Amino acid sequence: MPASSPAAFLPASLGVLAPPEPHPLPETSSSWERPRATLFPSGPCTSSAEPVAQPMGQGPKNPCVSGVTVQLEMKPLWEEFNQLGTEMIVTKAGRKMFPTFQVKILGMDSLADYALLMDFIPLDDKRYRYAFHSSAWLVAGKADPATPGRVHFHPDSPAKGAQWMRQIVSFDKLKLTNNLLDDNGHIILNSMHRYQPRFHVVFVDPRKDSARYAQENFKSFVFAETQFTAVTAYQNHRITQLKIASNPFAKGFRESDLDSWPVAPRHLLSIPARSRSS
Amino acid sequence: MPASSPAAFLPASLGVLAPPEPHPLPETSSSWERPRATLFPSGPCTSSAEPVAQPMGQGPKNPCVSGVTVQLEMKPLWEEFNQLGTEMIVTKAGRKMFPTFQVKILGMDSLADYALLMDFIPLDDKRYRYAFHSSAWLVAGKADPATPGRVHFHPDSPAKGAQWMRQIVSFDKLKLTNNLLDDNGHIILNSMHRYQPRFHVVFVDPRKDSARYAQENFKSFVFAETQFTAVTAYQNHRITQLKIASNPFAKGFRESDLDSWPVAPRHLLSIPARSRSS
DNA sequence: AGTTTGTCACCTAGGTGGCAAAGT
DNA sequence: ACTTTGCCACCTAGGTGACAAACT
Repeated sequence: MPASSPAAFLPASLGVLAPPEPHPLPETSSSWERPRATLFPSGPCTSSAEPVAQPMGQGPKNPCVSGVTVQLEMKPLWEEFNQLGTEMIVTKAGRKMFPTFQVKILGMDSLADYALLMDFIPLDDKRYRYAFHSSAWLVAGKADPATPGRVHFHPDSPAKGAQWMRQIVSFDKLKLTNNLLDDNGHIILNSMHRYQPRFHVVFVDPRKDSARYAQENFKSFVFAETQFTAVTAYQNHRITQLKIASNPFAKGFRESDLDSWPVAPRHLLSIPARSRSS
Repeated sequence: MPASSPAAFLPASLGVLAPPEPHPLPETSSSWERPRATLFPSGPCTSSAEPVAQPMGQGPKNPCVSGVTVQLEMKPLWEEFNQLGTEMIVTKAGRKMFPTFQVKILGMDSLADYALLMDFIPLDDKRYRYAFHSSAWLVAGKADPATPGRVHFHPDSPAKGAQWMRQIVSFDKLKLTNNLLDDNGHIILNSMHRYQPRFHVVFVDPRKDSARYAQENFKSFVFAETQFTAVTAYQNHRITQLKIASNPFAKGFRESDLDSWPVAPRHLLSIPARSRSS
């Protein structure tokens, strides 16, 4: 199943997932849009306890989800970023997150079906800008109109609990975009705004009237250390350096430790022109 | 779900898939081994009719599978290879097939669950060798002991009929190996032997005693134009040339049409030595 | 002035057949 | 004599931040 495709196997189980919105969502109608119902309890995002994440305060749960616990992978790396103020690039085509959101899951019913998904909620209703001279984020006004509230289903959804618990679950297909008209099912965010990723475990209820139990059949998890500011270009140079140091795909930008070679900027060392075909 | 992992969702539904074996399988016990039961009708592989594949002669079927039909994609390419005598490389690490086995599926129940899988049966009990002077395959004796009869589940299995029918189903994760001790769930074949790929559609029966209906819940398809000889190195030079001409990953071996440049063998034109790190 | 976009060099990751060497 | 193996150059495919130009 492709990521973020309409979840035919989840009959309206997710209407309950709509987050507290600082202001109303714009009206759109893509198939990735999140339903508007706001039955979910509002309030600030709970920080996770150690070493296992704490679910958000929620009502009575189906035994298939009530015992589920989740551990964030690469937690030390996330904390290192969070300490500097994590930034995530958003592009028109969609950009992967780094670090990738990955979790280890415990306590599922091995034989039951679950869908796993993520969404992103605004951490506040502010717009920010970065003051380079003071190396600090400043409030730059009220938030821009909220983006369409999409969700990203893990592409392996639905699958048995045994399958999800077998190994680390990685949301490495998830991409972030600032394109409000995005057609690829990517998560749409406002640049220069702060967000909190959320992780949801949904029990796929085999009962005919499963929609009635939607509220009881899912459990949500929030890791405060994964919050970030969406940007179109990195603002904090220390974030850039940590990305380069820790992301294998950015290895090309690493200096060979103390060696000051190459001396000239890389673009002056290589062939400058390239024929523009088609 | 990873390719070829044990199909927990298919309670013994596949014991019926064991093919007619020219001689007994060696006793092994990998989790990818195919059960030995040979309830399946024996006989030569049926050639497919046009334009939709013909299933193998089988007994009464569950309505969920009885109406399923399958079209082979890239049929002209398969036929071009088959005319020359298709060869598929097998390696210790596992090699993808080219062309890739891809099908378009019709007639599933949109709301029912299906698993799709492939296996490979010996076309005869012979071993072959290639006579370069006459450019022909010759019988070189009786077949080597049969390899463990593994199956390859399409990694998206199980999924709804609607999902499978939405677009072309591609078995591009399937790999062939000649390593009898393979640990990666790849399909094990004997080099210099001829094989016939088979494609199976299995309805995932929700009934508790689904094992009793296994025989009725699947439908198998054979495309004669996809048969091939397993090899560790290409024998027929025309097969090599057709692979190079049609596989994008072999583009590096294409000559620029009539241009005779480069004049020297490529390994003489490039830097000969390479530092062997670690 | 601040933010966004498009292009680029430079990586990771992995699929090709060629080829020399090893194996049988 | 025939077959297999391991390594290699050369691709495809796509994920990085840098940077100049464009946008607002």
